[in-house]
Amino acid sequence: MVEANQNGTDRDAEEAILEAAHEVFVRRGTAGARMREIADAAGVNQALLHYYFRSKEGLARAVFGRAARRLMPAVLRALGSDLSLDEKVERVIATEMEVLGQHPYLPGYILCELAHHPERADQLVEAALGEGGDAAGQAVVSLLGRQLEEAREAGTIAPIDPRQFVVNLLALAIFPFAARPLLEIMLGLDEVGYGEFLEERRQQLAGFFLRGLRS
Amino acid sequence: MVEANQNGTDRDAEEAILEAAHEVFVRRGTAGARMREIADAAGVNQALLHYYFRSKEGLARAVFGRAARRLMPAVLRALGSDLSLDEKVERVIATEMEVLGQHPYLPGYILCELAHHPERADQLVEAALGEGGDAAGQAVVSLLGRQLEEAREAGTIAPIDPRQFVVNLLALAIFPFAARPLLEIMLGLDEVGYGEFLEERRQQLAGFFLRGLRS
DNA sequence: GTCTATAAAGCGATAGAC
DNA sequence: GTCTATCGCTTTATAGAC
Repeated sequence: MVEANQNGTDRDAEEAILEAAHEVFVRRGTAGARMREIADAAGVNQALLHYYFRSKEGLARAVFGRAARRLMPAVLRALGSDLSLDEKVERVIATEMEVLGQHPYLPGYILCELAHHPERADQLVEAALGEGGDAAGQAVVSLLGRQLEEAREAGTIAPIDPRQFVVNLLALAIFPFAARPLLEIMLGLDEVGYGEFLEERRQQLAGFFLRGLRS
Repeated sequence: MVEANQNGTDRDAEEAILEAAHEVFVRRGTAGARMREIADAAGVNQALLHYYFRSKEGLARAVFGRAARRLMPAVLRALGSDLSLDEKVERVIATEMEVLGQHPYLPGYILCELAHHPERADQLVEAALGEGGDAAGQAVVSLLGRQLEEAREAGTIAPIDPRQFVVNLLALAIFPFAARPLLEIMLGLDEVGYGEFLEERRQQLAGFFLRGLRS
């Protein structure tokens, strides 16, 4: 069953609810979100939310899983690919910047949700394992460990723990999005200025990171 | 008026409420926290929370301001000090790691709170301005800009925007705490293992960052 | 599948005694 | 300052018509 929404596109109610719920959960936080507001945003009745997702918790799980599948696989695939180290760094940063440019509030949402609901951890793992079927976090770490060890033996980089490598890379790419409200204040930037800041960053970040690796 | 709490120490009720509220707000998120749970944790009646802070919003503001004053001034003072670049980097990282080691959940709390309540921004600025009376974010950025320009002219570092410098530094130091739940899963670490990971990081981070600056 | 109407519980907040 | 008791509203969730 479909309905026409305000964009003139047709989509079924379940998907409309998921989109609306995502928007409201991100803006208010899961605990602060109201089923009523979600129903209004989706253009359906409140009872329909329970028909499809049974409870607020069920809806929250569905939205979180959707967000995790949108963020995790792309990064893990880039990290686990068979590119050279330099290419991999550039690829991961480019991928992150592209995904996060389209969904800038995703990291903040996932971090907040995970902080207050540690039980969502399994959904993250699930999202990471799906898609290509390979590439969990630890597999990626051991692959990277071999790559970093080879490069170190070749004398092109300083020794580094692959886990530190991953966290450095994710930190530099994700933090500017997760901490955007804080950083806008500290740097005295408005929305436009911060956009320019991110664009400058996109061009310079790989260089900074690769220099950090050198011996 | 004082009361004996379970530690045998005396403290007045207002401070007991603040501590309990902080603990509950951090664990549940502000919207998810219940006044009842805070009162119980503080060992006082629910009505007393309203006597001292008038409303849940008032209590939330008080707790946020307290957290901001605990996190911001130390970092800004280190960033704005008159140390050399290398010393400054080491100092900021050491300061961050020390403060965050004692309050590991502070970054996550402040980021979540700020994401859902942009109006708290003023309190952050206030917290940053207080203490020594100097050193707001933008003042620090322009000071750093001069330092980085000098170093670049001396040929010791590559050119870099001071704002990128600050965000890189904060990202590398803060992200491992703010994203701890996510990273524990990705790296397959438990609480102890992550503690060791952070200790390793404390020793290596300044080196990585300083290499990234080099030309 | 989608709606209206309403139940049942929980919430922040206040009144008033001590 | 601190308590007990309770108000009034909001919230999630369900029942039942269509």
